Amino acid sequence: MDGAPVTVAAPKDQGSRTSSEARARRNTKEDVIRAAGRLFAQRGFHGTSMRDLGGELGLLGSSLYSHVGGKNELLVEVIRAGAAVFQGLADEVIASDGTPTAQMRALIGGHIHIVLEHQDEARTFLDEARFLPHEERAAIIAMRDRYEDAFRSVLDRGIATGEFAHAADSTLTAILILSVLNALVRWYRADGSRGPDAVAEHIINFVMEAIT
Amino acid sequence: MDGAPVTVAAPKDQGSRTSSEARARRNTKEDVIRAAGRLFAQRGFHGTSMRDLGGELGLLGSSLYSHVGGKNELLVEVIRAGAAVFQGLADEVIASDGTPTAQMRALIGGHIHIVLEHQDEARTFLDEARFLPHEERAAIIAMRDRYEDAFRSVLDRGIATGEFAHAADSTLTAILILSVLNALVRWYRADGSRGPDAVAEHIINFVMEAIT
DNA sequence: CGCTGGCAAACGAACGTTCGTTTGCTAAAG
DNA sequence: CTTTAGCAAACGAACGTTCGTTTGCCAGCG
Repeated sequence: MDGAPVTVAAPKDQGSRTSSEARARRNTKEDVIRAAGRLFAQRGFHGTSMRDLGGELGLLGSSLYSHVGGKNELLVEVIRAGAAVFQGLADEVIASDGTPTAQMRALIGGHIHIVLEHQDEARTFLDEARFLPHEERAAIIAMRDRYEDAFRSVLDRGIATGEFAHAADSTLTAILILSVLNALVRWYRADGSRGPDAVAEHIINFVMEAIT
Repeated sequence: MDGAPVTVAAPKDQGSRTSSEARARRNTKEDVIRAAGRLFAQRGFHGTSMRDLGGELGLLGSSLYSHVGGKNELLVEVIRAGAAVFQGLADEVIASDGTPTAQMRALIGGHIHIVLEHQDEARTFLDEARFLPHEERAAIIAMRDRYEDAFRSVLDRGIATGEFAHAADSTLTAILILSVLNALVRWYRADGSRGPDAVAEHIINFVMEAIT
């Protein structure tokens, strides 16, 4: 967890090519990590070679080692970035003081927004975390459990206030809710017939109907 | 798809070692495919080598070629077996003449049962199908769409009869339901605190509550 | 203004290993 | 005797990674 600077940040306006001239930009470490996220999400960690990744950036595979320590480090960085975004959402919502219903809507809507906005990191986080080196994997699993706890605690409070009725086992219910949300990364395509907002609304209705 | 004998069937009492003598059984093609399903589900297709797979059966990697044409063929066979089981369920339920509510319960319960009973094939089917050779992948995607259609048509009939209320976009709702069901393969562990029946009941309640 | 030194990015060749697969052979089973 | 299952060695290709070198950019200085 070492309070890393969250990596997300702003676009940083890197380069600012003043005039026309759209020449062959030099790549930054961020570029490499972003491309890695894209390929890991698409072909899987073991299905992506360093040469593949180099090709994606117009480089040789070996050139990547100017930016990054190795393939495993790339996986760690991509997944850490993804996990940080989700963690930020949970912290923010839990710190807020809405009703359980409002907080649950915020969690679900925020989660959907993240998944659609950071598809590659999210998918890598969800599908490839099992290939992390032992130590990092443990850290990521701990973060996931903590994130799940945010959903569970909101559910428990909503059951206490009577807002959520049929949620007997809140731990299991939290898992079911996250199942719906995380699957987005597998089927949602930006070019499909449904816009992000329509999808989000439908999902929120589905889940809220299930727990109230 | 080519009326394959569904592969599921009964244990078949293969071997029936008449007396004591529990010697080092020779392996059949079925054994190889089953072990491949286990490893593909655990470590992913690209994360599993033929030598890994041989080791799982007490063989050298090269010895597998006595049973099977190659690694890709193994993936195809495992996924085909998984797809066939799901297809069988859909056909059976659609052919039955229950109310939409009863059919939906049958679909959900059956799906859960399959996922828990054939975890390895199901997980390989869900996670590794994207690594199939082009032709086979198209066939599998077609089967998945057809399976999804079974859920959608039951939903539509239930909306028509008024049994299902809040399901406006049945295609999207079908995806959400399958999201919940398929995620099982990612989090359910047989040694966990919850038994299969308890989990199934909770999930059925969750989903039926969402759509009625 | 024109040098020049430093530095980061990328190259290209090579390393040792692992990959999927092929081949020829042997031993057991029917 | 024929078939089958498996071994053992080997294949070429691809893997992740290392290394010495080249390139392009810019700051500092005369």
